[in-house]
Amino acid sequence: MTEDKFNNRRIEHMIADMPENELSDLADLFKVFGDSTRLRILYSLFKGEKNVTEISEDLAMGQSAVSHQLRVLRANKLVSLRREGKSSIYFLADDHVKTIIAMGKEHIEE
Amino acid sequence: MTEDKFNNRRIEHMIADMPENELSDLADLFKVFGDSTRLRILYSLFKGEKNVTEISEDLAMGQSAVSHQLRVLRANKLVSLRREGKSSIYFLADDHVKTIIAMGKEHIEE
DNA sequence: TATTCATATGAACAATGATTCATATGAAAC
DNA sequence: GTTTCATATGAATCATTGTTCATATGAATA
Repeated sequence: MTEDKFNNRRIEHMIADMPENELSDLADLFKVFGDSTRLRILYSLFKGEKNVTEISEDLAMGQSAVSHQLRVLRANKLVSLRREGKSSIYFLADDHVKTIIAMGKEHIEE
Repeated sequence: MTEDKFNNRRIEHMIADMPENELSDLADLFKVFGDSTRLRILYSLFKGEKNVTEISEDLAMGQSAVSHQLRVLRANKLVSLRREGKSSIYFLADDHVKTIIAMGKEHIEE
């Protein structure tokens, strides 16, 4: 944790220096967060790692739907998994997930 | 800017205390960021306030498409506008926009 | 090896959403 | 008041995408 990693000045530059073509990748990333099911999966994993069946039960959704969305989350490196016997144990990939969610939450609560 | 407003511990609580039903609102917010055109509009406004025609020219897109998307951004309080004669001058509504974009940028660059 | 359990995946379907076209509103200029 | 300029908006269209259903893969167990 560097101190004031996200102060205003740094952020200004961060964005100003962004090449236009990155915006498309950025939109793709936000698209991943822009789905209720995926967000609920991330929230569920925030509370602790789980296998697919457990996530399905937690969200009260079909296994297939959850599996499809986990695929998307994996492709965007928001979750990782490890195999244990027949199960795939999923967990949050890094701290950016938490930060991004917290930031969005800040906005809607203002 | 309060010091370490977004340190790990605070973020953990922020998310853990979030009621499930907020996730849907949060998804809606991210959905707004999850579109290339809207992100390009935000980026354009980041460089300075503009009227609709200027944004259209900057993005090389039709006025109608831009206007439709500005409506979405407005509805989500990401941009505001003031009237000047025949023009509507749009500008970023607050600093959350910048922070959220910077955060996403961090992730895809890791 | 056959069966069961856990997960992944492909195809089909339905819903959502971005863009375009046409038009409406509304303010300035003539 | 009429024409022009700037913006907003409704309807239609086309593309994208989330979910379901059916099935495949693959590991454990009998």
